[in-house]
Amino acid sequence: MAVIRRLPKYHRYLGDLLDKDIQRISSKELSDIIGFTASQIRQDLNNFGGFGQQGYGYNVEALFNEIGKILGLDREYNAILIGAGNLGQAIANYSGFRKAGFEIKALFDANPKMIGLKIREFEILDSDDIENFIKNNKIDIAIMCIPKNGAQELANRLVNVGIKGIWNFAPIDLEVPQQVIVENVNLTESLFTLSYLMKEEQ
Amino acid sequence: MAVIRRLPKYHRYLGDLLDKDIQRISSKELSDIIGFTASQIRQDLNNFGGFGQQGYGYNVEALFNEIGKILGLDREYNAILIGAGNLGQAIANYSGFRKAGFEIKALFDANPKMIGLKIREFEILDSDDIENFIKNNKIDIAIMCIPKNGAQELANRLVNVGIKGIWNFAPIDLEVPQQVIVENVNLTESLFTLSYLMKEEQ
DNA sequence: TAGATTGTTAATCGATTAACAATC
DNA sequence: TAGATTGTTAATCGATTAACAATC
Repeated sequence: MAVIRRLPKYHRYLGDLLDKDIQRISSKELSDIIGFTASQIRQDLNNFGGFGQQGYGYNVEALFNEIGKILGLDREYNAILIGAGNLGQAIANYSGFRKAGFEIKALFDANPKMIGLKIREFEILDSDDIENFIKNNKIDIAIMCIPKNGAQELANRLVNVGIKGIWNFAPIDLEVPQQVIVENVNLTESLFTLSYLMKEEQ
Repeated sequence: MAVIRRLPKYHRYLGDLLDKDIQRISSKELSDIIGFTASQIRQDLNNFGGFGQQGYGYNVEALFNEIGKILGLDREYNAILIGAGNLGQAIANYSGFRKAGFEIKALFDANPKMIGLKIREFEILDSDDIENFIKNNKIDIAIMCIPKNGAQELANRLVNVGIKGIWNFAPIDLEVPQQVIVENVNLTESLFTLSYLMKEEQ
């Protein structure tokens, strides 16, 4: 799991190198820019395959693509976003996710004042229609940008119609069957960690 | 560091227990709701002090307060937020941070179209004025909600006027002197991890 | 007092780093 | 071929779990 959390970072740095037209890189060079030890980089990559070549290093483009595949970025994902507040809109508006293959197909909100409003190309739909939409549109991922209250109930509904993954921004640990993947983004926990580390500095 | 990342979660669960007027809890009971082993909970807490009592367990309120202190939540922090787009506005509008002692004192943006607009109680200020504002308002934390481009330059400016902590939402690893604390929130890395784990399930 | 539960030590497990033979 | 650098094994380090004496 520690390795997995590093994979997106490898992917990002390799993408940067690709943008700079750099074609090969050694674990030592990558270590200098990414900050992990060269040994760890070689170990990490070798968990998934022998992508390098002795005496040469790694081909940047090939490695970028391999890591993309490992991360599951070689396919497209259909997503819906529930909770069209500021945070939800920020995520819906961010073009980077679509470029990476994650397409938000609809926005939902429970607030009658929000329903019908247009955000980018999307009209905000009624949360009551989530189940039907998921069934009819092959939705893989639900992005939950709602408050803590009601989050577990919503998760239950999503699970019931066969959602495979939940990207959860609500500050609660959702209980779902083990085959459903939940990835949490907890901003409060992140901020509190910052606060702890700032204290340590004194 | 592994322990530190768990502290905010202890804090959150203890807050929930407090809301339910639960006064005492054993490591075993906490284990059942939080999902860490009872042994790990006792180890974690003992890193910071003997907060429990044999035969009784832990006093929920006392432990909540102790962990709050450890996290540095027993004081107030002044923050500014740079980049008043959707994400920036979402963070500025979230009342939970203020309740925890993190007060956003001003919003900044580099886009002339944004400058002068009102978000909640705040008028969006010109990014050029960041340095003066930090100096005159005892700002501890800068929240960076800007794109990758320009993020390092902004960080340099913040460091130059003595910022102590940066909560960074830009998808880049900032280089700062070691006494400056950076906490990153990288949404793309989180999403890619979800995608990886969904693939694993197949 | 007896029962419960911590604090803490020891054992285990997993992750990181070091080292180097293999090989391009 | 010689030099460079990987893949991989072994050593180290740190984190988690188990066990139990201390004690409320």
